[in-house]
Amino acid sequence: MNKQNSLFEALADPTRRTILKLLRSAPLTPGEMIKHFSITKPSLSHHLDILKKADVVASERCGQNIVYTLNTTVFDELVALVMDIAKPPVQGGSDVSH
Amino acid sequence: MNKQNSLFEALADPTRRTILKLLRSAPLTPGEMIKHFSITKPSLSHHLDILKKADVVASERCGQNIVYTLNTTVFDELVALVMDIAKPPVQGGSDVSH
DNA sequence: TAGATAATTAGATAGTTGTCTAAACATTAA
DNA sequence: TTAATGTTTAGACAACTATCTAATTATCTA
Repeated sequence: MNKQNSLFEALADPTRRTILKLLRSAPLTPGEMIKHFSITKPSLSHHLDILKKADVVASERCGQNIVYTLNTTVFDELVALVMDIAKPPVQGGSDVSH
Repeated sequence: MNKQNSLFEALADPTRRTILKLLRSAPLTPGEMIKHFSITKPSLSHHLDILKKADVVASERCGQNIVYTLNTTVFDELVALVMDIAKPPVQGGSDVSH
């Protein structure tokens, strides 16, 4: 799947957006995150996997725990993508991507 | 569905993002849009319905045609939403929305 | 009023997604 | 090495999504 698509799809789920909001403050382990949700750990793991594949978060094992961190450059990317959709097309240029 | 969700979900599909890019230039009818896709008219109609329900586009009948226009304020909204996810939380404040 | 054109709605279907339970894997500590 | 803890993987399933064909609605024009 192309990058643009995986990013928008990663953002399309409210659980995943909440994960990002949690990670704004500090890196967290799934065990810490799960307290904020009423889903099972495997479900959380699944969402983290999607965020990871979209390059929105990164993970690193730290002993028994796995620490997830927010890839903050993703927001620059997102703003760029939004602007790309929003920007008026160049006169005479055919810049609609299919 | 909440507004935030419907907006992100509207953007999560590449066909719908292309529709928005087409509408940047000028209002269009489904009959004009369909030339840019290899899907059927009912499928396009379905995507337009989703964009409409997310308040991303508006439509108005014009004789035999229905003209779709881009609701440009949606981009301000989107940037605001992205910033909302991106912004560092207020110190001491619990602003994670579930 | 017919017939033609533009678009949507209805209904069906294959593929995808989010969720679960159960099992497996990785690390730490007794 | 065995037990406990933290996390992921595997497999199943209900709900949702994008798509299609066929039928319907709305408008225009001869």
